Amino acid sequence: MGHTWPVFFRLLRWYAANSRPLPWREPTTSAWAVLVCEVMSQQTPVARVMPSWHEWMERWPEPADLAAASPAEVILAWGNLGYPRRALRLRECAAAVAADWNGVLPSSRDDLLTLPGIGPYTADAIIAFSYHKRSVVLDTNTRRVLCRLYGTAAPPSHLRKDEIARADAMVPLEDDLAWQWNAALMELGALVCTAKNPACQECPLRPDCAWFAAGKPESGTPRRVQRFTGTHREARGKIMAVLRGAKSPVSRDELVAAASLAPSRFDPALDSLLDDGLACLRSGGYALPGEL
DNA sequence: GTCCGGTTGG
DNA sequence: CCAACCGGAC
Ligand code: SF4
Repeated sequence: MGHTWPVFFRLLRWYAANSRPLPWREPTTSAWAVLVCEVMSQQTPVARVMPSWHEWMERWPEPADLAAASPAEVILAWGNLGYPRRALRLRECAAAVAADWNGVLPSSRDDLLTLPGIGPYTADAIIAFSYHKRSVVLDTNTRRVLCRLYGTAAPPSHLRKDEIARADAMVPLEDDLAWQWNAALMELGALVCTAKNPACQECPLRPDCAWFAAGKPESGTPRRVQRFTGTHREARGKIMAVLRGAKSPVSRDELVAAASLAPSRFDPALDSLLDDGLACLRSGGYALPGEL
C-alpha cells in the first residue's frame, strides 16, 4: 500500500474528532515528562500509570531531580507498577541525561538508544511525541492496525525488517504530518482496532483494510503466554512488596515468612534482587537501597 | 486460572 | 535469537 493521501486524511480526520485528551500528548508537556510516561507505560496500562506519573513529575520535574533521588525513594514511588528494574533504569537514564546532555533529553534516535531503558519503541515515541519529528512508532497497537490493513489478524511475536519497512512506507515524509500519523494510528488501535472485537463498523480505515475485506480470518498462531504463578518472577515480586511496605530493615526470617515462600524459591529470588540493586543488606536486615 | 507488553542480557 | 522481567484486570 504505502503512504497515500486518502488513507492519511481518513485516519487524521477520525483522530481530530475522536482522540482522547491525553496529557502526555499535549505540546506543553516536557520531553522528559513524556519519556517518564512512556517508560511507565511500557508494560503497564496507562490508566494505572496516571497517578504515579503525576506524583513522580511533581516530585522530580527534571532529570537532575530524579538523578539526585535514592534508589529507595524511586522504588517506593514506582510502587506497584511492576518490573521495578525499570524504575532504576529510569533513574540511571536521568543521571545520564543530566551528566551528558546538560539535562536536555537528546532528540536523535541513536543518542536516545544509548540511554538506559530506552529501546526502539520509546526512542521513536520520543521523537514523535516529544519532538514532533518523523519516526516510525511500532508498538502493540500500531503493529496490530498495520498488520490488519495488510490482511493478517495479528502481528508476529518478533518484529522483522519487512514489517518495519512496510510501516515506514505508510508514514508521511513531513515531520508535522508524520507524528500525527503515529499518534492517530496508536489511538485507533487503542479505541477501535482493538485486539479483541475490533469496531470495524466505526473504523475510518475499513475501505483500506485487507483483513476486513477478507472477512476477518483468524490468525493461525496463538500468542504464547508467559506463565507467572510459581516462577522466580513471582517470588521477586513478593519480596519487593514486603520491602516496599517495611518501615525498617527486615530480618531474613521475617522476610521469608512475610513473602510466604519456600526457601528453595526465596533464596535465589533474594540473591537476584541484591544483584539488581533492588534490595540491600544492612544492619538489622534487608531493605530498599539508600536513604529515604 | 488467562491475558497483556518494550527492553535487556544471555 | 529468545527467555526473563511484574502486577492487576478479567
Ligand atoms: S476495519 Fe477493522 S480490522 Fe481493519 S483497521 Fe479498521 S478496525 Fe481494524
